Amino acid sequence: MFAPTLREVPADAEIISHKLMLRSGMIRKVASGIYTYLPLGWRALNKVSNIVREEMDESGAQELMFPIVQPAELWQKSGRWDVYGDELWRVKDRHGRDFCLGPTHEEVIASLVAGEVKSHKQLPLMLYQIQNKYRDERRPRFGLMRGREFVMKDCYSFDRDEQGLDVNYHIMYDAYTRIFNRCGLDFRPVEADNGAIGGTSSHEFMVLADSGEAEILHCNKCEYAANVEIANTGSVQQVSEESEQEIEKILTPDCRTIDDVAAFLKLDTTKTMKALCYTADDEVVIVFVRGDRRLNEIKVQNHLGATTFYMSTEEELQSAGLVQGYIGAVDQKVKMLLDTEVTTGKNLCCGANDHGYHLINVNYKRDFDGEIGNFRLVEAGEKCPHCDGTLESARGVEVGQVFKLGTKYSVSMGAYYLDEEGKSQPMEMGCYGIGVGRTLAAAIEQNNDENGIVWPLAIAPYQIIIVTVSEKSETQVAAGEKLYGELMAKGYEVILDDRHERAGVKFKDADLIGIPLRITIGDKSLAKGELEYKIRRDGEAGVISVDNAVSEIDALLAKIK
RNA sequence: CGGGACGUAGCGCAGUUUGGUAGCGCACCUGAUUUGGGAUCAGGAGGCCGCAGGUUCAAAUCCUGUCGUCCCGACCA
Repeated sequence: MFAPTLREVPADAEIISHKLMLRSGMIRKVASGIYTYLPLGWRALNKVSNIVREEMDESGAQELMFPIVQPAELWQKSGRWDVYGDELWRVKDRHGRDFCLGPTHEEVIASLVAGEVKSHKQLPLMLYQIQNKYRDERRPRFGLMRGREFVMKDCYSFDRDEQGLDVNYHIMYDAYTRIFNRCGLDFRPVEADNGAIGGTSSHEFMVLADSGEAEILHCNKCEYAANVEIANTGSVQQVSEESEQEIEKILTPDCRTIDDVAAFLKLDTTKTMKALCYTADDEVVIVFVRGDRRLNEIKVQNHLGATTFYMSTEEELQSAGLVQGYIGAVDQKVKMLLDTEVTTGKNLCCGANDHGYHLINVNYKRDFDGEIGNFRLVEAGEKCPHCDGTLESARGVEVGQVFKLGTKYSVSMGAYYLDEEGKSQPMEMGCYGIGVGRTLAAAIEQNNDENGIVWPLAIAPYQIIIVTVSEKSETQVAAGEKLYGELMAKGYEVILDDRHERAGVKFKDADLIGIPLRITIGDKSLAKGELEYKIRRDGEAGVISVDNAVSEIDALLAKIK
């Protein structure tokens, strides 16, 4: 067996799942964000894949396999060749023709279905694959959590109408719930942004873990949970009853930040407005949020419907006539977006559009106007948008996401069908992804102790490990091989640790690689006709009889489940 | 991409300040003694000190460049 375990942790691993996968000999790094799965890792990965496969098949989806290498034409047709950015891993063939390594497969599948499906009688249709994806991440991180090459299950649904899409969306939502339950994960579906993939509705499945890259807000009373990127609040902003004061221009030297300004003017930061400038599809816009709040870029981008979106450069600010650090809302010629809170507050402070000066007692409508919206990040402690509960914050690993795509790709790729009246209609698409390797890593994040991995039985690379205390004992060796054969014949996945190592080494490795049930064969108990067992998760230990070993192991495994 | 750090044996590290021809622990090989939670002793093998230039009698060490890796941020369907 090729399972090179490590006593020490490689220096470049930061989070527990990455450390344990390296130490247990599951993975090795080949390049940043690119990993080899060794036999133990590959087995565990396939356990997850097979659970996913079973639930997809059960849901009526059919498995197929798309190529990794995709021609640029497909991506040009959908428009994403130019939009996707540097993350799209572009390659050229020997003739100089453009291709990419698939980061996702909407184009390929929509193109396939466009060519093959012509009638409403062929719908609905759900197709999926489990395959490598490529995204040239700026910063790969945390082992399998964010790689540049990773295994993903992606499923796509095609329906005649929104009602059909809705049905399949819920079928997939339920399948995902079963999948992550079967993998033994503590997870939560949350409302999510649709991002650049487009579409109308989306949920992410988040495995709760401190190492998670995503922040979610969830209600302490009801089921509401959302990615902070799109989270809303029920906290109502009453228009302040304060009477409007006369506007004043004040010299504020060396006040570069909101805190500087607030301190200098002896104002609360809630009485200030901050201006953040973005370039959206080549137009500079200013977004104002209350000084103490954080801007939510995704909400702004979605509001604008912008394809390209980034914080404006200094040159762009200058050519738009904006004075960095002193941008104000009064007499502003550049397009302004106003977060609700800057329209409900009274007598606020903002920049004076003049270097070194701020305005105080600025008021919405009287002094400035603009497009109003919800542009800030909601924070923990605010009210739930659905009930009177309070939002709490948690971190999560996004292991899956379900999207309603609508007709975006069917239209661009030409996936139309003829309805009963012979009328051409674009198909309603949904797409449903699961990061298989990430799910595995997330499972380790949630299932480990100081000795190593503690696999949930369903995704353990092996269910049982048999350890002989001494390979010099012929009776132990014989008993071990006999039990191994019997368990294998029953269909169990078993390791027989017959290395000529001391018992301590074998026990440590068994714990490290996290096998749920350990059977120890030693002379003392063997003489009494007994084998010892130990359950990895809770450490429960005891003996079973040699004669009834297999049936007693059956019972133990049933209990571990 | 901005900021920070690091590349010396399979892994973890020291050595770089002050240039003198590479070391420790674990792992690996041989032997002996051991053998129920990562044994002990003895003997060994293993290094283009990331790479390329430069300075110097002499470079792991100084200089320049370059590649790679990690962390924070930004970014991310």
